[in-house]
Amino acid sequence: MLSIQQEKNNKIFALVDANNFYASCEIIFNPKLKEKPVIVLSNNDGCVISRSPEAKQLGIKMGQPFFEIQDIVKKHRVYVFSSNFPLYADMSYRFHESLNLFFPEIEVYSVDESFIDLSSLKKYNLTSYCLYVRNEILRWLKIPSCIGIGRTKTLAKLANKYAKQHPELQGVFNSINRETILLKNMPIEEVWGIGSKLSQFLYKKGIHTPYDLIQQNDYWIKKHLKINGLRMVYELRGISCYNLESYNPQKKNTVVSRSFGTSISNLEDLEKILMSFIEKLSEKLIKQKQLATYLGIFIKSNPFNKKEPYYSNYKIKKLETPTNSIRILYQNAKKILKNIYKPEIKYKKMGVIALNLCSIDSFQKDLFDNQNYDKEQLRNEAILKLMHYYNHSGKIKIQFAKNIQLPKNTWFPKQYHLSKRYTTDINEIPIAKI
DNA sequence: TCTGGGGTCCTAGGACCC
DNA sequence: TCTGGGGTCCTAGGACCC
Repeated sequence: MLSIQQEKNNKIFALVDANNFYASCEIIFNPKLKEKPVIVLSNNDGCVISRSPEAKQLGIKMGQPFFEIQDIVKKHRVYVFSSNFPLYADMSYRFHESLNLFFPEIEVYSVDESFIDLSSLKKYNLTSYCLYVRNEILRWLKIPSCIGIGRTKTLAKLANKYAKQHPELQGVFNSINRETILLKNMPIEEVWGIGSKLSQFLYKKGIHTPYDLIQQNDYWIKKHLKINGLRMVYELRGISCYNLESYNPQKKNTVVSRSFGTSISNLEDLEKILMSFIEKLSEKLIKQKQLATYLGIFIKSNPFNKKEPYYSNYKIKKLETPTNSIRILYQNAKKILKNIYKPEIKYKKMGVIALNLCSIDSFQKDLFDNQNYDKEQLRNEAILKLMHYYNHSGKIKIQFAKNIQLPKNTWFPKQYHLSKRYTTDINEIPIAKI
């Protein structure tokens, strides 16, 4: 039997998605960039993660390595920015807060996307209301967006992409009563849940559009696309399997990882970097009020370097007791790293992962030796405060073992094109000239 | 020369126990 | 000594998302 929970009610969902969000954020604070090619780079200035429409027209691809487009950048005077996440996070907050004013219930799905349950607004003209909202957001925040409307979240998402591809719609596509147009005209890889591997597979089977896909029988779909694939197909057929999730779910895992500016082979150097990763990880867990039950480490060499053999390894370890203590996490992390480290490899990336997180509150209730736990907790917070104070004072560095210095700063990610923190740092607020 | 980071969910194989 | 089945936990890894 296929066990899928289906929603029988006639629901209506919308997906609001900002256009080229990061690039749009940069343009807001630099009006002279309007209608110019603008791109935002990933950490390490590695590849392109956001492009203004003008940059797209120059043929710059999403995810393209920056070094490959140097010529285009120079020739067409493309404005280049390193990613400025504090700025984007703040604009993201404003974006979602604005949506909250127009709709009864929203689910913040990502930094620049929200799902909306429109079921209670059925009696209104949803298309014109969404057009109005879209234009108000543009007027207030200067952030362009598109809205897709559909009977399920998957259809709303697809309708949103359709709106993006058809400028004549002015940013809103309502797929209700027009589902066939949507399903027959969008390529299969645009469906939420179909990535590169699945779309390759489906093309080979002669399935090119969502319309082709929903003709297949359920057993074939479950066999090849697994249970989530079947849910996706139900959603494309207009049977809702996913509801709005308006609560804020607890995280299950938390990662800190970075690529190195230059590769590193030496174990001691890796351990020093590991220490700084664990510091960040512990801070994140404390902020989330969570404890890790497992700790994982991964290291990899440069996968693009054809001259050297590629090496990548990942190991996880169960912790004796759930913790967010920087001291205990580091002790375990060092052991795991030794286990997967090979001296002859030039490492390019490392990461630490806290897995199977549980909340501090529920854990403490069950714990017998609460006192010991509290001591470790207090100790940890004191250590972190000290490290934070000194490490950000710029004078000296406090770390765990003796005589540690980070390896010559060589590994620090590159950020040559950073914009200012216009909205989150008082010293960098834009000044209006009168 | 230079190719991101942080998440989720699902599956499968091996170890281990009864 | 050989031959099992079934359940659970652990671990690794793949695919997807933004």
